[in-house]
Amino acid sequence: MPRFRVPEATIERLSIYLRSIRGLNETRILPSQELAELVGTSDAQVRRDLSYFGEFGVPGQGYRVGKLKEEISRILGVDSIWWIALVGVGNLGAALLAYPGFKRQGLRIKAAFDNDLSKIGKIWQGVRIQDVEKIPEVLSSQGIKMGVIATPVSAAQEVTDKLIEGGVKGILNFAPVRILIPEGVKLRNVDLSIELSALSYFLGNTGVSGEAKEILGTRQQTEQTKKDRE
Amino acid sequence: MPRFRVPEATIERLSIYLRSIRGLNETRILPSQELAELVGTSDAQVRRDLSYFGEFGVPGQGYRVGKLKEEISRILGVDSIWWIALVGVGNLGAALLAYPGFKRQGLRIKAAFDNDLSKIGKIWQGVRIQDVEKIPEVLSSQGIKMGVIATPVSAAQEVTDKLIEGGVKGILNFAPVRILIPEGVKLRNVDLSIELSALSYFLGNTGVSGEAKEILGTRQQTEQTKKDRE
DNA sequence: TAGATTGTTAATCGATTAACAATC
DNA sequence: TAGATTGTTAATCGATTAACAATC
Repeated sequence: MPRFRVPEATIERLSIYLRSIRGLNETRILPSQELAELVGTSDAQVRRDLSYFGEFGVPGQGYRVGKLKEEISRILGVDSIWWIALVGVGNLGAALLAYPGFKRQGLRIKAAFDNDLSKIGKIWQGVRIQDVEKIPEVLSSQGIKMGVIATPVSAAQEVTDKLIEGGVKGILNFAPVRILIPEGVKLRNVDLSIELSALSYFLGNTGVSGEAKEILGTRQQTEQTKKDRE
Repeated sequence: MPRFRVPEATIERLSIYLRSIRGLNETRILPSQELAELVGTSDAQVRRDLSYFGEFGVPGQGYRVGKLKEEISRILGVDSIWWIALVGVGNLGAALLAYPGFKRQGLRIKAAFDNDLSKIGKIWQGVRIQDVEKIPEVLSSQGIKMGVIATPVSAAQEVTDKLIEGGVKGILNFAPVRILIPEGVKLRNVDLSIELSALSYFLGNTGVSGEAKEILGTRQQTEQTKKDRE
């Protein structure tokens, strides 16, 4: 359990640390400096992030990879299996059903829902698509606590309410709309056009066509320069 | 052009402001307070965000919706059309090709690439899929400056290098791996399993199965309580 | 003018970075 | 022990919030 309030950015980095050391030998001892290089941050940041949760390192040596994997997995809760409900099996939803990255983190889409009669009853990726109306009962009976929303904007709030009725405590929302949730439920949003708009901003107004196109200056920032690779 | 250094979070919020006022009457005058409520932030935050780029409001009144749309679109660069190259037309790539949210922001996938011979030459969503080997030449000749990577991890860096060779200045990466880019190129990453891992953390270790499952405490935070809706 | 809300300055809050004593 | 790196404290940096003079 954390000693102090943990920044959300720390949680995201923990996930990246885990991803980065997955392939390494369990017995290897990795200094914060090396882990930092792998993920593109500083050694101080790595130590600070880990120290929220305990003392995992060996002073003078570094962090044992096996121990690190174990501890981070435990902290994030990905050492156990998470059952997930997916709502909306359109193009994006179907892609999420097939997404191979989830399994590795103990994430399993166990129930899928849609309101399209031509889809209901079909089985995709081993998961049977059910009527959205059944969300509350299916989730309650299966104890599913996490939901993913991949519906159109128009259905997102309604579907959210059903997920919460079914006992969901965490929601990942892909619909580009603000959804409201009661206290005690955690929401994360992924909005693809916000991502691309942000890129658009950093590129300056150099898009094609359109009218007056002032260059907004060169604010491009770089994650890491190619030089660092050498 | 911005007066000071603009936080990345401000850019993301601008995009949300724009999304929120899209349906409103152009002549309506919206106080920062009301816009803040729409998007779930504070009035001070709204004014601060906008003030980086000029004085768009009318003291004593608020912000004219039409003016706001115009200015934010211009700031973000979504008043012109952005041509985008998509690399990797698997499940996720195909979903992105079909994604309806892009068009609204002036984002057009104009070229798609894959290395799968059975896909090359086919047309999906009106876009012909071409060989990844052709990325540099196609992008140069068409002047495409933005790329989306939806390939497996194993291909992500190679494909990045080709995009950059073709003159791309902004990349949205869905592959769950760190990719390296030269200075002057802007990268954003969307990692779906990081999103779900973060949810997992906030839910505490209440996933099913697995061994020792300590509850990490109740750190759940809420975007907005349901009460606010009333 | 009186009332309201902007744009901005100053204060606060929170996260990152630097530095170093403690530790293997 | 000498050398190296952790864990943490203090300093810095940056973003958010509060407050209010300027403005319509």
